[in-house]
Amino acid sequence: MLNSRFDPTDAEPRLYKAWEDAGCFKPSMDTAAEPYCIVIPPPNVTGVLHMGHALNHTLQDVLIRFERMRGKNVLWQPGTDHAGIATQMVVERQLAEAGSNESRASLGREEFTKRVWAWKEESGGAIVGQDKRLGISADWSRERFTMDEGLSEAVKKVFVQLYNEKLIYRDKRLVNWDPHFQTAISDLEVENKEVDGAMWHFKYPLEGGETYTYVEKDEGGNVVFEEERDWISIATTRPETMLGDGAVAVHPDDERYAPIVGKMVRLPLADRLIPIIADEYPDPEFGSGAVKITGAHDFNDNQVAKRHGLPMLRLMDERGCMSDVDGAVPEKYVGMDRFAARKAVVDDIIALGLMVMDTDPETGEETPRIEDKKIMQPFGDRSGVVIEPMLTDQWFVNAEELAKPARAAVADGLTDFIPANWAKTYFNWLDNIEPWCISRQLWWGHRIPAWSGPDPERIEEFTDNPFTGRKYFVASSFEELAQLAKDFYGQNCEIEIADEGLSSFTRVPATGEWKKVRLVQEPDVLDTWFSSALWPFSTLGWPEKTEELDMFYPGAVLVTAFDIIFFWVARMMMMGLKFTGEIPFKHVYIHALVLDAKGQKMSKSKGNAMDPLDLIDQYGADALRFTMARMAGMGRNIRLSEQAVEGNRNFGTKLWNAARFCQMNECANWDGEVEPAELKHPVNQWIVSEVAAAFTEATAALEAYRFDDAAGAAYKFVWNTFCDWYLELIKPLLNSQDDEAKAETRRVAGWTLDQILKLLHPFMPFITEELWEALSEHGPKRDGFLMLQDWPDFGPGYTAPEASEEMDWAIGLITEIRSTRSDLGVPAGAKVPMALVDADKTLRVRLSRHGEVIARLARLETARAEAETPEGAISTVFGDTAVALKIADLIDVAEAKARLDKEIKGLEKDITGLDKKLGNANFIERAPAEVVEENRERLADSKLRVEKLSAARTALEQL
RNA sequence: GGGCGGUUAGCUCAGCUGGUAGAGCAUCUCGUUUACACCGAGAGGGUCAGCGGUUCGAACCCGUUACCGCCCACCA
Repeated sequence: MLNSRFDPTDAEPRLYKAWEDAGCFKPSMDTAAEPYCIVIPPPNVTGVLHMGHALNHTLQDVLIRFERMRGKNVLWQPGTDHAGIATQMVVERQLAEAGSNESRASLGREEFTKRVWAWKEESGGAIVGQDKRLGISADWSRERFTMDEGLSEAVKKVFVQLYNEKLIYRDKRLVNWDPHFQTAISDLEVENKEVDGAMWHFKYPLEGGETYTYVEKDEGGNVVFEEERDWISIATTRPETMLGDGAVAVHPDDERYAPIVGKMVRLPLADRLIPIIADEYPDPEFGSGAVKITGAHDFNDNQVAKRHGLPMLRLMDERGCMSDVDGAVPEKYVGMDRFAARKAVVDDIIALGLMVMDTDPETGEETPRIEDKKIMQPFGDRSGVVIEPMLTDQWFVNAEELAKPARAAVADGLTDFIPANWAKTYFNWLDNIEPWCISRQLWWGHRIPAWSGPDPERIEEFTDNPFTGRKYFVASSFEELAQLAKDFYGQNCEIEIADEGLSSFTRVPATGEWKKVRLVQEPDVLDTWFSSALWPFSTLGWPEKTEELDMFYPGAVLVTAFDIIFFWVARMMMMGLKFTGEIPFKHVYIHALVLDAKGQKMSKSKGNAMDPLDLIDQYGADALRFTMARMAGMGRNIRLSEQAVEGNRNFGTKLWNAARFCQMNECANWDGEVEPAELKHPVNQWIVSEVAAAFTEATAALEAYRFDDAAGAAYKFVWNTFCDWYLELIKPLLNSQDDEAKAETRRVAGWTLDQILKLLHPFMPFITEELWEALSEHGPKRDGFLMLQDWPDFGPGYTAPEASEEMDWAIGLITEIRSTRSDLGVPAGAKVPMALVDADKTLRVRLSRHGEVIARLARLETARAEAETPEGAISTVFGDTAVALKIADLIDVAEAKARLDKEIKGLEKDITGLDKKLGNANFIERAPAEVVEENRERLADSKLRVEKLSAARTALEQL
């Protein structure tokens, strides 16, 4: 016999192990079955399971378990992502905390990378174990890691091909530089935040002491200010960048500066001459209308600098400290941190008297013009430091080219976003796509398969500077690389391949013959998203032509949150189409974000993060999963509260006890089919048709990714229909002396419970599996795990309209009597006589059939049909029948009257409204006939009810 | 600035094709009747953000205003 409650802490690990040991998570590989594949968005190997994962993984598991039960050949491909920066950061932090004087720098690349691998083997992928606690049924035997051997091969192969097609190239461009991690990061990893800042106004003196008349006019063209100036005012929020200015730009229509466009100014501190240029970029209304142009440290300025061919002078090193790499930074600032340099530059400008000064109109006191201002500043989303736009050499993917088919695939409906709105976001990004910077100056990741040697065309540059004049060889293996190099330098040239250091060469000057060349591999690694972009096919064995690739690609659906549409979805589309010629998945289901109960994003720093593992400990995985599914409506975010999880745990307990009731009553599972037509008892016919309806609804909802509707339908069926009504309605049958009735009911109840377990299984795998097994004890031997049973497909034969009508009537009558009793204050324990008055033959038959259960559930002494309202009875109305209850001596008659009056009043209001509606010729004429008819019936009903209620009211008067 | 979404019961939200406004939680009343108090029965609670329009009929469609979110791009 079952205990009174389900114990998840005992059952969950036991069941999970049993499933895994039995290989339940593996695809059937049945070639006759339709393949169904989902690749998991690989969590970071450093990750711990948070609520976002819990939702994401639950929804995928619901789909996976559902489709597996539907007989498809199901693969859920799991794995983790190497997460370049995040992982490197974890290991660096550990080194720092260990206090052993070891650091990334002291260890060197090779040793450091070894340590990261060691960390990965030991503590990485903790999330996998946590996922198992959630009950997810991914095929762990196929678990992959973005840096494992096969995936690394795929990465190299893709890189080489794109390079050879010139879709990957090297370029010197402005990138977002993270001075903390000392690497380039992508636009998407930058978060713009508003912070307190200031705007300084500097005077740049005109060269040669030239002057001009600076005139400001109001809208009417009247002069409001006029001054002779030998300087131009510029405003900046980042004074330190002035050292790299290449020009001052003004708008071509700005009359104030028209006289000096084309003249030169002498850049203070740097002591260089720079021109005043006209460009559309400056906004005359903002600041002074004149903008300093720092091509190497600002994205907008960079555009201007490119248009005008201005020099772009880099001012900082990789740490964000001032540096004279391009010879622009005066010695006194070299080595200063950029923020220290900012202060120094401002101080020096003030000292030079080159601040624009404001004069206090009253005291005449002069102060430098420094405005406090909210400014938008870019921050690295991992490091949290201010990002520096920096001009560096990087590797780029021509994303624009790859985006075209990716865009078309969605536009043409090969891949659908669900909800469809997200396609707009996707298009919008692809339509404005920038070159994708894929190189990262990190050590943890896929090292770029490019080696450089001397370029004969630029051999001077090469020997002068190890960072320029290089010829790149891109290859996916050493053999291939050596061959490429020999093809280039000559077959007799000795090729040496080095991991780091400097490349070098030996060449016979007279003949130009290369004797020996040392090629050095690029130090950079690839953006983590480069390997993630290949995930849908690399995990299936690509570039090998594997059976799995053939079978499971393209995947059925990608399930993810909207925040990685750009990072990941778009890039998988690009790479999938490019390398397989097919879309990577047919649907992209975008689910909500999980927020706290107040609707705020959960975060550790806010302290409002809920830990899914805590919730699982306390309420069980099923409760958490069911909560997630029930709340996963489209479009909206999910506000998760512990209370909600508790409520769903209670639902599990309810189910458990319903099963216990079945067990007590020997309602064995029944391994046969059931159809309503074969059954004798309306209540059994009815529940079978209700089961079919619940499955039909849940199936349709799951097919449409409406998890909330599917879970809601199951919840409602189980709690309201099965527990609240069916189990109560069959109690008399189970206790009856009629063996045939008892047997049928036991079987139908057992069968229904089995169907419930299947229906709930995708959402609540543990409790359902546990019950499935427990119930086997008394019934026929179960054939394997519940999770591998067939999801039933009920055809139209499962409806039982007559039985449904009959049961609806009985349920309605019970409800009506209960409501009346409660309203009138009849003591709950009192058993009262009830009579249906004027009942027609159908109702009398129904009453005789269900009288016992009606009496039981409505606490009646007797339930009869009578010709007239018995003496001393108080009537209510159900349908068009008066229901007489002998309760006059138990209640306050005045209250009973009031109740009737209220109901009559309500009905009369309805009648007035309906009369008016039906009296409207337009309505009769234009509304569909069935709507008109419906309204007529409603009117007739209401009138009849008023009549009956009024009669009851009159009878009351006479008491 | 561009885009997307939201505003419905005290709270969180459903409401699909326009046809009598719903659920869960919370609240109140009653109740231990042999599955379940993590329970059961019953009840109260709404100007569907405002305004205008289309329509026989609008929570739903259109326009507009207000407020609240989020995303993208941003003024040096």
